[in-house]
Amino acid sequence: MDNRTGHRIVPETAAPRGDRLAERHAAARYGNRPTMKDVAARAGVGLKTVSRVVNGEPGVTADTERRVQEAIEALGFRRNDSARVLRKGRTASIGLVLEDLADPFYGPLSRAVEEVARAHGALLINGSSAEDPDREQELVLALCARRVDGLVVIPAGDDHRYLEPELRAGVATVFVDRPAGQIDADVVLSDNFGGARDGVAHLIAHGHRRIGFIGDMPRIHTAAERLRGYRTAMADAGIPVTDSWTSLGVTDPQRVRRAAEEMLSGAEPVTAIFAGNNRVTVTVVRVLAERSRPVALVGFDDFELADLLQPGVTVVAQDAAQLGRTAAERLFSQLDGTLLTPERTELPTRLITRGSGELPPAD
Amino acid sequence: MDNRTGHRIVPETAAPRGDRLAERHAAARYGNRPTMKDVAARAGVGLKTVSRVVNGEPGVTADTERRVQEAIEALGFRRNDSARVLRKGRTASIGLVLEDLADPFYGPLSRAVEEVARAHGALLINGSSAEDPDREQELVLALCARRVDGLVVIPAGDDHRYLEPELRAGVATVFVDRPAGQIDADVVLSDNFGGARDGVAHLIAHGHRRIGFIGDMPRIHTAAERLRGYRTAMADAGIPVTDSWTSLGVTDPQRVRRAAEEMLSGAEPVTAIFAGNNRVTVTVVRVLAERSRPVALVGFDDFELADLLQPGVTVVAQDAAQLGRTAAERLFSQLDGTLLTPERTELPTRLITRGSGELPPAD
DNA sequence: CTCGGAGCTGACAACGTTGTCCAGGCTCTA
DNA sequence: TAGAGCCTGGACAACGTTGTCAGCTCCGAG
Repeated sequence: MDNRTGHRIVPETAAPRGDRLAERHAAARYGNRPTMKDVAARAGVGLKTVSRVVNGEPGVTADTERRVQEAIEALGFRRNDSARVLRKGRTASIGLVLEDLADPFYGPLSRAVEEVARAHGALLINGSSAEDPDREQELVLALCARRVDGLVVIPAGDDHRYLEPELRAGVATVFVDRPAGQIDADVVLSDNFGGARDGVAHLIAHGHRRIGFIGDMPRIHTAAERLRGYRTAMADAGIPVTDSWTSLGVTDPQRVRRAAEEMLSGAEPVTAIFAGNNRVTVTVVRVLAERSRPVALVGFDDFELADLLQPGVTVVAQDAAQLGRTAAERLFSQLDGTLLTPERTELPTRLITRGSGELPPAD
Repeated sequence: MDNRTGHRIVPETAAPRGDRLAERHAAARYGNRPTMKDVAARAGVGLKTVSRVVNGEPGVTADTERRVQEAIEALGFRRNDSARVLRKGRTASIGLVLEDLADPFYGPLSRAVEEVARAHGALLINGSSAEDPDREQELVLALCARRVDGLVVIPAGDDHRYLEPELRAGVATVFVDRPAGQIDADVVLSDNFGGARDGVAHLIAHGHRRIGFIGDMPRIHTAAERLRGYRTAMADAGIPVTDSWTSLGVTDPQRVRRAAEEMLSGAEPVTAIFAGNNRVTVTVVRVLAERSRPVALVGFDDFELADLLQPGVTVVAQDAAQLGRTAAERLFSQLDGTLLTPERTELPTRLITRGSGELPPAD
């Protein structure tokens, strides 16, 4: 008996019973937020009138409005958006799932998405997948459970069929940086292939023939595309590629370092390195800084201070902010109903020469 | 008559009526998500049984559970968390308001907060204030309207009395990096004063007496504290400070550049500069790189590649991730009820010597 | 003086979920 | 075999808001 009604009478009686305590606490802390009903009572008006004032709807006398405002002020009322969402269907929030906020590449991207969201009156809910497909799915579904109006996803996995019910239900979705797997969805990418190809061609144009490539796992779309760009540039120049010149799936600094050192020594040492992403580039810069023989370097992704190093680091730059902005704008186009069929948008990259990519081969 | 049921039958009839159209649109897109009722109907069970299965509550036969799971699968049902929140009171989400996600200092901080939130099963909703107090307030209140369980705020403004109703209602709140204004709240800071004092003392120990300071507006707490550290170190060493050696409120690269150039020329040029934050430091590095006469430099905040520059940049480092982690943990302590009185936590800074701060004065 | 209309206001249902409580069927024991 | 007790399932209210609709008052025109 006591057990059955325990939950209800808890706020009054002070009988902490095991894990009910936390709950009791919550009730005590959250239960007492004023609602529109409270405001209405205090202002001596109807519930709906409060709603009208809060939402700036017309049809309220100046005097009534003032009374309501005063009650709101006095009680510290804030509209409960959960209830509002439940009623209206729209949440005015969008979800962003990215790989790692601590990566400097994603800061500006995230910021750009937020700016666009803000311009459309939406809040941003975000999370990091840490490059783990399961975690990505967990996050995305959690966001869907919140009924976000739309999703911007930098995918970690390569199978997104779990999103089918959401797409059918009309959740706007845009993938960024990497394409969606197994489903037809909007996607905004950089021209990874073209950028890498041009970067490698740049090295070839400066006389290099033995060029190394250090990149991420080819299961990551961007990494695969950049590798393809490297191979294409080499093939276009008629240069056969030796296996020992390419190192894939290498991410942590230790292994990048070893990979770089290996291709710089041996029988046929490379005279130039193409680095597949900013983290690799930075590590390679460190390795090269320790060596006396100059080695040319072009990196994919720009990074701060690249120009201040000696020599400045030549990079294939992609515009992270523009990626984010484009994706977010497509998202809101979907929500407006403007955009109906999924499209693939590819943004150009830009080669920025700063010195390291223009070093001649030191044979 | 038609009017009454109009909202309901909208998906079928195609009778757009003025601004109903948008609503109709929304209804068409969002209205048709399956609910527990739908699942129950399909599985041939009661509504509450579905709820039980979805929430893993006991008291459901294996067979019934299977039938429900199949229905969920078939319909692509996802629980609507808005309704859940409305019912339960807790949202399992926390808000993070920071200054600018594109600033590399905030990436790791944000990431750390997210990790802690995740460990507690909470989602993170975030937004940038862009250093604008009004925008900060707007964001914070929007988050409160979503009924976030707690708030981590990097304040832009210096008056947070608008949060009083929320605090009273039990919204857990922690301020990071800068203290709250006009209210008594938890706050996690770096030892800005001590760090700056030690950094300047380091320069003095290496023989400098004419030391410049370039920092942000003193209305920003961190900037004021760092300035105080600079002044204290100078005073402790018995060095009178000339006005022209300190430049405040300077943020954009152009003006930092001019400020640096001014203190480096003139009758009493400085032989060393203390830079008040990472953005200033980077700009000063650029200015110094153009000069032949070596000038010592210590910067507040570490940044990537500081060690690779020539010379390496000596910095007073604060641990952004640790700030975020500490703040988030305090937040959840508040939510657990473990933590009851607001406290001020100050994290130590660390001087990292890399060369630029050990240059002797070139008189 | 009455009637119609316009402008305000409030009662009520509904949004999708969860907590409470009750009913019915089962097992187990005396 | 009857009764007690347990297990499973469902009906119902409530969370706080908004859309709908009806009622009220007040004004001016007829």
